[in-house]
Amino acid sequence: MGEKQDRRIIRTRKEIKQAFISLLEEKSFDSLTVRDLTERANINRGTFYLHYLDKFDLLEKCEEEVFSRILTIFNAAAVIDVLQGEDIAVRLPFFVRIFEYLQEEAAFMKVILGPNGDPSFQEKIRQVFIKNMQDNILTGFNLSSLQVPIDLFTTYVSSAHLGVIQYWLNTGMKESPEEMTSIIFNILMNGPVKASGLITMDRM
Amino acid sequence: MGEKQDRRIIRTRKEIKQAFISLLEEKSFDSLTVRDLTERANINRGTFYLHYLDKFDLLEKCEEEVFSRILTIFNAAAVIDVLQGEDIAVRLPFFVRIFEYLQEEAAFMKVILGPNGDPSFQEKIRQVFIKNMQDNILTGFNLSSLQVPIDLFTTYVSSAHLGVIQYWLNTGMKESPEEMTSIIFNILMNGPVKASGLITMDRM
DNA sequence: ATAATAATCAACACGATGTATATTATCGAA
DNA sequence: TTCGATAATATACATCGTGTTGATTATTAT
Repeated sequence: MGEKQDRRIIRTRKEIKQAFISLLEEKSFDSLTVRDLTERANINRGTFYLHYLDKFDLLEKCEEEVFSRILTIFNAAAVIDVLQGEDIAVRLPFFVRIFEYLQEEAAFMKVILGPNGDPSFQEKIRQVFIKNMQDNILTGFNLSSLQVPIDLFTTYVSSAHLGVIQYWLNTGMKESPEEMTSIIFNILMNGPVKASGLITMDRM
Repeated sequence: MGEKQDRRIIRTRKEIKQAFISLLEEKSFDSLTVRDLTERANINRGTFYLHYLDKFDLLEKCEEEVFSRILTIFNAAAVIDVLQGEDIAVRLPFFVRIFEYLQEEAAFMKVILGPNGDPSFQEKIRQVFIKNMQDNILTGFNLSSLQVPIDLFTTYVSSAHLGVIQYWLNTGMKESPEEMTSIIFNILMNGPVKASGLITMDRM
């Protein structure tokens, strides 16, 4: 299941994934069958089982790919001093890169975060957002001044951000990754932050 | 499928619903079968089909019940002047009642909004929140001062609120409905509102 | 050109589905 | 309490999707 050198393997998996996305645009994951999948992909049903254990395995593999990419982006960001630079999009390069990646994988992200999507994946992504917030953003604030439980605050913000991402994907991604980053962090910095009683450490 | 006078019908449907919730706490909706359902409910498999077309129909009926109750609460609120009174929980009675109802239906709400839940239902609930915001809250503001697209603002807030509700359900509902209303609206009024450029019409 | 291997095809047992029929148990109302 | 109505049961059935197997064909990399 590891190597992908052979053209036939690459081609088959690509068509399976395309059929998968295409089907998820129409029906729920529960109600789609391996038969549906292979018919749309124009491959033999048996061929599917040469690549995946079942449809759940396919979903998992697709999600895993996205998940590890997002983790990589956030981890790369951790070594950067996020508070340097003037423009918010420059100061928060990982968020710009997240939006760029979402744009790249828009077809899959749209269905997996959509009404026929997977709520457990949604939750996993949210947890990554929360971790990133704690590691790369909240470090610049005095947490002792919080008037709201920290978990409730991170839940609020991460849910809001995920919702905005869904909105962005569903409205055709008209704003650029830089614009989205600015919008989100403008609301974050001037909004829930003050509301929750957070006080910036010093600068700005 | 309409009348429920007969005790046997009431009893059977109640046990099916209980088994449904109980199973959703363990496994995903996709992977549970009608057989699972009827075994746990201690009824004959055929009996299930006397009440529901299939497991999807069961899910739909359960969701419909919750949905109409929430709609009723918001609609009742529409006739009240939400800006009267001093305390935020008094000024926004419909949100308190929403939390009260969620508490009442906690078992089902927890699973249906959880990792094994239904994202399409989640989205429907969010749309109701948005509608309520537009009808009962944003009427008190000058929308022309918005610096962010109105849809993006309502998406942000409704997603955040739904996230907080999920958090509340999953942490054992320690805060009272009144406390939750205060927390949410404190963040809303002092947070995203200012951030988005909203200006209050006059008072406060 | 050739050896390796991916994809196809046909067939299989298995389990869940949805339906139908006859029978039993329980209900509400007189 | 009785009795007609009907909900629940037990059983059987055809259908469909699943996951696997073995033999065959087609495509690949070298």
